[in-house]
Amino acid sequence: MKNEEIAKIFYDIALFLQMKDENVFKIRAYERTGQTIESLPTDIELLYKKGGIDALQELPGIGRAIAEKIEELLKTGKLQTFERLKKEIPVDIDGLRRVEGIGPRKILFLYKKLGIKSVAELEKAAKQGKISRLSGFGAKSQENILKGIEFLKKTKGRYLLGHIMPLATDIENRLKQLPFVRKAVISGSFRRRKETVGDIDILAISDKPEKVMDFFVSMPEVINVYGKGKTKTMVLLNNGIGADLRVVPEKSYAAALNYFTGSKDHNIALRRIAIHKRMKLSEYGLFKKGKNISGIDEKSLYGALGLKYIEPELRENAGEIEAAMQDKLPILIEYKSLKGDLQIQTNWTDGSNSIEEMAIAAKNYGLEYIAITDHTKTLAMINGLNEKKIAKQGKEIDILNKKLKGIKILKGAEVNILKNGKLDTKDSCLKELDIVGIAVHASFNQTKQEMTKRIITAMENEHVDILFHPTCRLIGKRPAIQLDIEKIIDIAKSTGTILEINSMPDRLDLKDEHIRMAVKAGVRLVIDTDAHSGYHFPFLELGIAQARRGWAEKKDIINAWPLKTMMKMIKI
DNA sequence: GCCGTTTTCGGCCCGACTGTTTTCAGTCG
Repeated sequence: MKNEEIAKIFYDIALFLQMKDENVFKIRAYERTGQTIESLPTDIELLYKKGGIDALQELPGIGRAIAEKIEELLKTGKLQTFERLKKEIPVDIDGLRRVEGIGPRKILFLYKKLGIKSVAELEKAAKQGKISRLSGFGAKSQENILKGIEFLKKTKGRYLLGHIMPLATDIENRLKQLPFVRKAVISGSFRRRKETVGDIDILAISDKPEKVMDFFVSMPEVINVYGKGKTKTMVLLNNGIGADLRVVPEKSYAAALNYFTGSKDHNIALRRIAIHKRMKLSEYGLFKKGKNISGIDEKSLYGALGLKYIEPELRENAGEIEAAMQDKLPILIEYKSLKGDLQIQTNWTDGSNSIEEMAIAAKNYGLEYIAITDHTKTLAMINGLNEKKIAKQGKEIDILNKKLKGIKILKGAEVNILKNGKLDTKDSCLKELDIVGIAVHASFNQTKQEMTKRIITAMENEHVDILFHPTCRLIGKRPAIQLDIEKIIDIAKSTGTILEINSMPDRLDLKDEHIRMAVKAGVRLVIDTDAHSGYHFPFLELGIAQARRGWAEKKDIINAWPLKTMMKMIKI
């Protein structure tokens, strides 16, 4: 069994225990186990094989009882305790929990009172007005449930880029390594690095298309083959996403790649230019008087159309073609070019790793500096830090900075913005920090006017450097807060506040159009991971993709610069 | 359920906010 499968089981047990109103510390013990296993650098199965149950008990937060449960899972593939709980409360926890405002206690209550087991049943009951009649619920709760379900439906069928990227890239690499495949590249919205993708479109060049297709359908992840031909094969992968493979001859490569990368609007605009120049553009090539003049790659294809090469992330027909005509395309911030990360949580609050472990992971990833920005005191549930603890953490950071070479740790915090715009941490404490980030964590439903005023009030604090995940959206889970983003950008400009591009796969916040607005206004940005584990640093690439889709250049991104330069770019 | 120079039991953690209560339960991350 994989670490993440085992971790998921412990997280699920924690949820069941929450339903049953178990002792909160017992619940936390199970949650902590999930977190520990999830962020383990080695295979837990291997650990167990080497050191047995004793090795499991060596792990932090894992004692006799839980170690025995892990052993049972590794030996039998099942856990009796878990199976019993599932049988006792047979509900779709994952689905129901995704409805905003629905947690474990309500799931159990709804199951007991109305027998609700799934989101579909919940929706039906809400529509029939059954929810509002329950004690503890009311008209507003019922309305919020329906709103939450509506929101879920809208995002159904799309997958987070960050979640499918590892598998998609792996398949791409497997195809590339085949001796009879000359080129293989994922196209579609994946190549444009959209936040979510509907399916994986792969383009390959080969003289032996049948062999490529045979390989493709026999991959272990394939659970269904929708269709298989010489040029196109469509399959369903075991994680629920569809994958299409197209094999084209080399001479069509440039045009095919361009066509399958999209976007549709971008392609239509390109075809119009071709027609204007008495050419014809299709997925087979760019033809002038019947002759394919597309060349060997997309650069030559764009060139033949009289355009500078347009990066995939810009291909939305949102001004990029005009810019390419006038040679005014941005020089986009490059992948792997970040020097630091200014939002990181540690095990002082809800992160999995210590400050030192995070610093070493960051260094190994190639960063030169990081800011530790644990949550502040009003997020009590996750042990948010008060002024005293922040000062104490600062001392630990001083010691680590002396000890560690090649990575500089900055002192920071993710300060909670209260409902009225006040910060929950004293100025005298913030003054001592290198990086003060602020963020909204509650009262997401304020009106646009209230919310904008709230955030502006917070931004106007002289110690504040960065507004973290400005719109607070969780893709597919929670809509963005109501915010006058233009006004926020204005205030960012006048106060020198940096706006964040959060790289977490389900956040990606700011989003592309807001980034573009900020860039245009001359407001600086920072690409952070919001890492809660040392494994999260690769998510920075998603943040860079987001920045690129927002037309951001190196000059716009403060952490693309070395520490000294970066510090000059923030408020003093 | 875990942990231990406070060491085998008692602490771990203790706030804001909503929507529903008429004094509080549940969610948030």
